[in-house]
Amino acid sequence: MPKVGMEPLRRRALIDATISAIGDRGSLDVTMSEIASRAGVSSALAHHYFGAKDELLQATMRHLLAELNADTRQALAAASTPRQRVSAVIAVNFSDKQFQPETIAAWLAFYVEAQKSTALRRLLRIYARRLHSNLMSGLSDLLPLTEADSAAEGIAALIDGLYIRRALKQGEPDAHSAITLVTDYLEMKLALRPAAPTPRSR
Amino acid sequence: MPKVGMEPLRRRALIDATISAIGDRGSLDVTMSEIASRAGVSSALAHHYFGAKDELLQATMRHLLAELNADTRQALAAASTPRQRVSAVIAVNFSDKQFQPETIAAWLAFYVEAQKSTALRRLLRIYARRLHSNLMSGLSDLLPLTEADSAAEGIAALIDGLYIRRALKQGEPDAHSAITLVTDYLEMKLALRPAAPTPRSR
DNA sequence: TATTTTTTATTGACTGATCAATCAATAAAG
DNA sequence: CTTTATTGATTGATCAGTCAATAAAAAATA
Repeated sequence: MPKVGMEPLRRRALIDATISAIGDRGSLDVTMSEIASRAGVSSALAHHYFGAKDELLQATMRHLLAELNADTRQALAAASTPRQRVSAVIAVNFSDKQFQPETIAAWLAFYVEAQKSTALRRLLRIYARRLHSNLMSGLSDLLPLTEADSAAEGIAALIDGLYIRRALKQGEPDAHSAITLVTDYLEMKLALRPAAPTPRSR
Repeated sequence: MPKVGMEPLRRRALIDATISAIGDRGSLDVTMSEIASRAGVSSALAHHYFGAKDELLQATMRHLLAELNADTRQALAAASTPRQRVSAVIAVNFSDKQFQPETIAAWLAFYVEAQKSTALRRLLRIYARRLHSNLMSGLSDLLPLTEADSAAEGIAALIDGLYIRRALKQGEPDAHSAITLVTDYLEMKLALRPAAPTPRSR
């Protein structure tokens, strides 16, 4: 039973502190000292574990991405029909855990930073691809490929748009109306073509 | 015939330089010197005319907002049916003038900065309100109020979402497919209820 | 018109603050 | 006695904002 060292604990604490700092400030303009002090350590220690600020930021985003991914997988596992799969993916993005001012602010800030940083841009592209493919995992059984693809595109745009719009408002996020709006879009897409997808696969 | 002073010329040049600098860097992390040198003047002069960096940033955003507004009014004036009004509003947001990497990056950056700055947040709220009301100017003649409202909400979210997603891609913006996606949404909304709006007004 | 005076335009040099990053020193495990 | 954990102090760079000085235009005065 090896006692773990401090490293993983500190890394995690620093990442959490980064999210909360970004959430408060609303931007990536947070100092290493601010982050470190939230994590209860010195800024020198933050540098010790992450080397440079960039890397801490990247690690934080990777963490966000990983959590979203884990939540999504879990939700997908619980869905039994294609239609449920689509709803599950949508629901995860507006779940209490994800659709929080802090997290939303962090995502938004990363979007902007991605313009400068190739590493962050790469990560965001991964997110976009994953979201698309997760949506397709249900949609491709409900619509012909081309239409499934455009539906996925629309849903993804709606999600991102609702995130950014949310960032402007104050008070608690209204996940319910967001889900309604996206689901409404989905249902219209499905209603227009109640027919089966391309030639029966399987 | 009074010769104009330098002030309006310089202000305009500095605002243009700000947009282009933000577009290049992809964020509001641009120095006054960078902006000033793009405008061909010293940073001291930029401070002379704008006082502080904040004010230059606000002025720049006000400029962007004003241009979008002017374009929208013009487009609305040329539309003769409610349906055309809605399309016009959508089209403006993806016009060559608006849907440009530089401008898109600037909007995105302002969204983030708005988390910190009350003044910028106020301006973005104005933008959101205007967009909604411009959309409603056509929609309210095509759908019952509640549905018109939710359609406007959806269209606005789609536009913002497509902007943010666009920022991730490289190369020329694909305005055409963006317009198609939004129009498709609009048409579905209209198709579902081809009936007239609430009691005939007028 | 020629001249002085005032206002406008413009800058280089400077200041003070902020911060990321480094490092040498110390303590505590293993 | 070697590796891991941790920090205070420091360095060097970057910037926003200021200021005093200069030049050029405009206005006022002679």
